[in-house]
This record gives sequence, C-alpha cells and structure tokens, in this order.
Amino acid sequence: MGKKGDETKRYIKEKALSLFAEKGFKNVTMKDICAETGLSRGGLYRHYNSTCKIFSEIIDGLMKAQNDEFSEKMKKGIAAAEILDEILNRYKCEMTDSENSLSLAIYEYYSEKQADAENNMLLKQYESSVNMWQDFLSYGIQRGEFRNIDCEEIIDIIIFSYQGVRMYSSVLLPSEKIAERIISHIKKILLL
Amino acid sequence: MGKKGDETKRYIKEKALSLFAEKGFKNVTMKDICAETGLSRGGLYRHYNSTCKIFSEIIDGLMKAQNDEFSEKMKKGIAAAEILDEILNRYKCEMTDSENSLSLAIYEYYSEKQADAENNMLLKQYESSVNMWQDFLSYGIQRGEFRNIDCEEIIDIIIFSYQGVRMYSSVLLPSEKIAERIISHIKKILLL
Amino acid sequence: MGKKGDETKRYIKEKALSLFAEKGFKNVTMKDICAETGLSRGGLYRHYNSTCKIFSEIIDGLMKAQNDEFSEKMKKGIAAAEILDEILNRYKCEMTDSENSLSLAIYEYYSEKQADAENNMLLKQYESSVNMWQDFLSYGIQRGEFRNIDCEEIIDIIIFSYQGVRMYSSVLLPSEKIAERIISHIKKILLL
Amino acid sequence: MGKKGDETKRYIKEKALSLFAEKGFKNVTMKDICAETGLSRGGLYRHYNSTCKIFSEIIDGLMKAQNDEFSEKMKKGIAAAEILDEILNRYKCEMTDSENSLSLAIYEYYSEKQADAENNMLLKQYESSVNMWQDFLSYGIQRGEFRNIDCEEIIDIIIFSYQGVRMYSSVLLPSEKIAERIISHIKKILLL
DNA sequence: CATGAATGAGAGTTCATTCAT
DNA sequence: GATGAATGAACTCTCATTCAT
Repeated sequence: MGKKGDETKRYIKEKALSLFAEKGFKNVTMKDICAETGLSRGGLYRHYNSTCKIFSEIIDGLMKAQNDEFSEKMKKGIAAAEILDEILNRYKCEMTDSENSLSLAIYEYYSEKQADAENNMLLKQYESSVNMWQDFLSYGIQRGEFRNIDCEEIIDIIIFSYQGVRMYSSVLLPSEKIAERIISHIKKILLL
Repeated sequence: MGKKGDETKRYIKEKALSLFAEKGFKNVTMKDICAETGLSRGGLYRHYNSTCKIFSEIIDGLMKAQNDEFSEKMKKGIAAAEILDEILNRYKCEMTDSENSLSLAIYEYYSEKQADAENNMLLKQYESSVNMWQDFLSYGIQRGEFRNIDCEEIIDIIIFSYQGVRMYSSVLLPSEKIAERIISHIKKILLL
Repeated sequence: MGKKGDETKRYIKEKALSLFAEKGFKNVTMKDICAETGLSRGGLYRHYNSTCKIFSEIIDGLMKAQNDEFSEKMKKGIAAAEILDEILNRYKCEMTDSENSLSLAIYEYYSEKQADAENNMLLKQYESSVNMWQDFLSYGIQRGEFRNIDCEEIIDIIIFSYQGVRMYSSVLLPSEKIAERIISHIKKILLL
Repeated sequence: MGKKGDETKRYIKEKALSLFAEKGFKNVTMKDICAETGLSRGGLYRHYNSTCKIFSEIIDGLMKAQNDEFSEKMKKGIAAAEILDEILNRYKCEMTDSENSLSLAIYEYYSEKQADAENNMLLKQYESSVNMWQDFLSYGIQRGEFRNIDCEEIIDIIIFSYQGVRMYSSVLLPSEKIAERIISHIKKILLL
C-alpha cells in the first residue's frame, strides 16, 4: 500500500519532470521545484535533498518502464514489418515532441557525474537498445522480411540519428520533416 | 594592426573554449574564466561582461572558420570518393574527441536563449551543412561515383547520426567502434 | 496575530531608519543593514530585496503615522495659540535634531526615482501639510486669534523654511538659534 | 596665460557640473565623468583623482563668483526696493531652475564630509549671506523704504525658505507658484 | 510531516585607482 | 599629457541547506 510520503514523492517527480524537460538539468533549482509543487523548502527537503536525487529517480523510473516492447510481439509471430512500423511511429513522435524530451537534461546530468562505466545508465540504455534491435533484426532477417545486412552498423545509425534529432528538436522547433526522412531511410535500408 | 585588447580577447576565448568543452555552458562562470586566464575580475569584465558574450563570439568564430571545405576540392576536380574519405576522417576524429567537443555547451546555450528562427545559429549551421552536402552529393553522382539516391534523406542521416554520437561521446567515453560503424554505413550507402 | 516574519520586518525597519538618518539613502547598503541588524545576507533578503523597498516602507509608515494632529484639538475647541505653540515646539525639536532627520535620505531617494506626480510621496506630503495648515489657520482666524492674512503665502513660508533648516542642520551642527528665529517669525505673523 | 591643462580642467568641471546637477553628488562616478567628457580613465585622473576634488573645485568657483551684488548698487544709491526686486527675481529663477541646481549634490557632499566648522563652505556661505542681507536691510531701513523689523529673523526666513524650495524643486517639478508666494511674502514683510 | 526563517557560500557586476605604453 | 588594460575591493543577489516551531 502506498504511503502518504510515496504519494508526495510521486507528485514531486511528476512536477520536476516537466521542469527538467523545459529547462534542462542545471537550470532547475530546488527553489524552482518548491514553486512548481507548492511545497515549502523544508517540505521538499524532507523527501529529497537535491535535484540530483530527484532526477536520478525519474530516470530510473523511465528506464524500468522502457521494457522490451518487441519481444512479446515477436513471440506472437507478428510480421517484422508491422512491428517496425509501430516502433518507428513511436520514434517519430518522440523526435518531434520537444515538450517532454529529457534529452538535454540527461546529457547535462551525466556530463556532471563523471560516470564510470559501472553505474552509467546511459551506457546501459545504449547496450539494452542494441540488444533489443539485434534480436529484432535477426527476427526480421530469419523471416525473410529484412535484408541480410550488417546489424551493428544499422543499429548505431538508428540509435544515434534518433538521439541526434531529439537533441536538435529539444532546442529548436520540432522538426517533423527531418523525423520523416530519418524514418524513411531506416525503412529503406531494412526492408526488402 | 591588432591592438592589445584584441589579443587579450583572443586569449580569453581560447581559454574559455577549453572550459566550455570540459564543463558545458552553464557550469562555466566568469570566475572560472578569470582563474583559467589569470585575469582579475575587472580585467575580464573590461573585455566581456558575460559568459554568453564570450560563448557567442566563440561560436561565431567557429561558424566562420567552417567554410565550405568541399567546394575548393570540387573545383579542382578531385575524386568524390577521395573527398568523402577526407571529410569522414575528420568526422571520425570529432566523434571520438570528447575533450574538444562543444556539443553539450552549444545545446545548453541555445536551450537558454529561446532563440527565434531569425538569429538562431544552430538552425543556420544545419542549413549550411545541408547545402554543403547537397552540392557534394550532386558532384559525386554526376561523376558517377555515388549512387543516385535521395539526397535529403541521406544528408539528415549523416548530420544527425554524427551529432548523436558527438553528444554521446561527450558524456561517456569516446567510442571509436561506434564512429567507425557510422562512417562505414555512410560510405556503403553513398559509394557505388 | 503578528507572525515572526512581521516582527523581523519591523525590527529591520527600525534599524535601517537609524542608518538612513545617519548616512542618507545612497550610502546605506544591504550589507550595512545586515551588520546593523545582525541578520545574514540571505536572512535579510528573505524579507526585503533592496534598500528601496525598506526605505519606501519606512516612509509609508511615517506618512501614515503623521495624521492630522490639529484636527482633534480643534474639535475640542482648544485655543489656536495654544495649538500653535505645541506644533511649533515640535517643529523646533525636529529642526535641531539632525540625528533622526531623514531629510537628506528622502531627497536622495526621490531624486533617483524620477517619480511622476502620481505616486510621489513627497508631493502628497506637501499637499497634505498644506491642507492641514489651511484648516488650522482658518480656525485661528475665525476665533479671532490669528491675523486675517494670505494663508497660501504664509503656509509655504512655514513649510519651506522648516524644510530648509532641517536640511541645513542635517549637514551642519544643529542650529537652535536659527530654529528659534524661524519660530518667532511665524508667531509674529500669525498672532494678533 | 591659461595652459592646456587649465583649459581641460575647466572643461571637466563644466561637464561634471551638469552631471552633479542632474544626479546629485553620490551618484556621479569618475566613469560617468569620463563618458561625459570623452576623456579616458587615465586622462581624467591626470587632472583630478576623485569626484570630491572636482566637486569642491566647482563649489569654490561658485562661491568666489558669488560676490556681494548689493554693495555696488548701494554705493550708487539705487533705491532699496529696486535692488530687492532684482535680487528676488534672481531668487525666483533659481528656485524654479531644477536643471542647474546643485542643492542636492551640495547637501550630499557635505553630509559625507563631517565637516568641521573651520573649512565648512556651507557655513561660510550662510554667514556671508547673512552679512550681505544685514547690510542691505540696514540700507533699506535707513532710506525709509523698509520696515524697521528684526533683521535676523527675516533674514533666516529668506535664506531657508529659499533653500527649502530649491531642494524641493530639485527633486520634483519646478514650482513657480510656490516661488512666487515666497517672494511675495518677503516683499510684504520688508516694504513699507 | 510541514513551514518558513535564517545561514553562508559564491556568482555577477561595478568602480576607483594604478600603470605600462 | 593621454590611452586603455588591469587590479582588487565592495556590493547586489541567489541558492542549497539547516533548524526551530
């Protein structure tokens, strides 16, 4: 059963998330979060004693939420092309949704941390993404839907061009055209 | 004749550049720059009154320096494949050189500015890169060295996967493997 | 019930008042007020974010305090000469009490503000003083105690010679002789 | 013969005077004077090393300029009423000319100096004014033009109401009506 | 748990003042 | 004499953080 404290923590994280998305990591102060949540100084500090703490909990939550969305569908034997469509659609949304993008905040956060390889979420996320795509590309190739290509290469292209656009649109206006071209290219390369 | 003040300004920018590359934009204070340059508070303020000013002058300088490196070679009629090799080699260096990457600083800077499309350097840089590549790809296609492909798509892929990796390596360890795969993919797509 | 914060504000104003009287407006810094009150930088800023704010609250307070001291006595039908004596006695004290005179500070403050006629306390104070004296002089004239003179003229003479001496004694040594002569002249002109 | 340096000094004082009249004493910095005169830092310092020095020279100059304007006319035997008219006309101008009034600056300057009686210009000026008026009033009384009144009283009234109005109008808008009433009162009291 | 008063460190900024050229 | 680069002190202001209530 969720206690009162947990409820408040969840509420703080929700409000803080929108601040981080809007202003990046470094520009958000504990004071900002007080104002956004309506909590007093001391009230906020009872739950979290730094923006780092709040941010890392938010990131942890997002990481956990991001489970392998392919695997279940692959088990069901859904067509690779269809799964690809779905995932690329989601990518497109995320590439143009600058409102909710934590990209900048994440990079700021990790650039401060001097993170060693052990506990670096960013690295883990990269590796996990690679694995996910690896499995999925094999699946598509085995089914004869995808070209028999160099997976490592294309996976890096997918991941980093996606990241590049997210950064870009988090700072400028969202760029639908660009997102569409990225998506289109990926499809051309993968699909027979 | 260059005056003393200009010399000092150049020196300040040089020192500040390394700080921005190391710590991003927001984490660099005027005090840091004082320490790095050995100038006193007032001495620094005589030349620049904010980190923004220094940063934007640095960026302006870089933009100007980054003139069209292809055009001259194309005029000389050098082989497209050879030019491509050169530019991709440089890209590779930059993708793995996290020390001197201003990527994070640039994104932080522009995220603070709420820059309108008019005076946004980032947008201009993107457009200028697109034009450069456009010309170059046409050149390679006309010479029969490059595939006759959808230029807009492949250009966005090049630009944003490059940007994505630069961001990534500014936060993690330099990732040579990844850079090589990106380069390799670009070549495969372009070259006949 | 007065909260802790209000108490502190009152205390700050009290201490600041003595500083303003001693050093004028511009020479008093937030740091000075910290030292005088024993508050820390941040502690002071929690309540006031500038000397202007503190000063204007002090002035507001004084203005409110300075309500019509004549009116009550006039209602009671006390002799005009007696009331005049009282008020001129107070004037004399104020003219020679350079320690507690805010004159210089007030002029400094308003000279910085470029105050428009709308929200200019100085103008309001002048007008209020004029009204007060107007009523009082009429009262004395009706009772047959004062000469039937041109009120506007004599009121300006009273107000500005008083102000002139206050300024003068805030800069030099208190000048009792002068104050007495001013007082004496006013009486001669008013009393039959 | 005036040297180059003296010429520059005169120029500096002229420009500084307008600054002091506009902003009072404390708000004028050496930097302001550099900007106003177009001189460089070092250039200004060659002549004056502080605003105090400049200001005190300006004041000295004004004091010297202000010689006894009555005495000559009294020698010539001009009617006291006529002389009075002239001097009061000048007073009226000065009371409403906030542009060129150094009143505030003077009070600020002397309030910082803790001036002892010896070298206090303000005190000397007061005494000199008193003497001047004393002589003049005697002259008018002897000629049978002025009432035989208590000179000390009326002189203080003249001097301080004049000073009071100057202060007032240096901060607010010039107040012609007030000046006229002050003048009118003085005349009524003096003239038979 | 929550409030908001208070602390103190540190950033930004401005100037009087000095000094090499 | 004049210039403008450089210094260092002082001030304003903002926060993370603590703590009595």
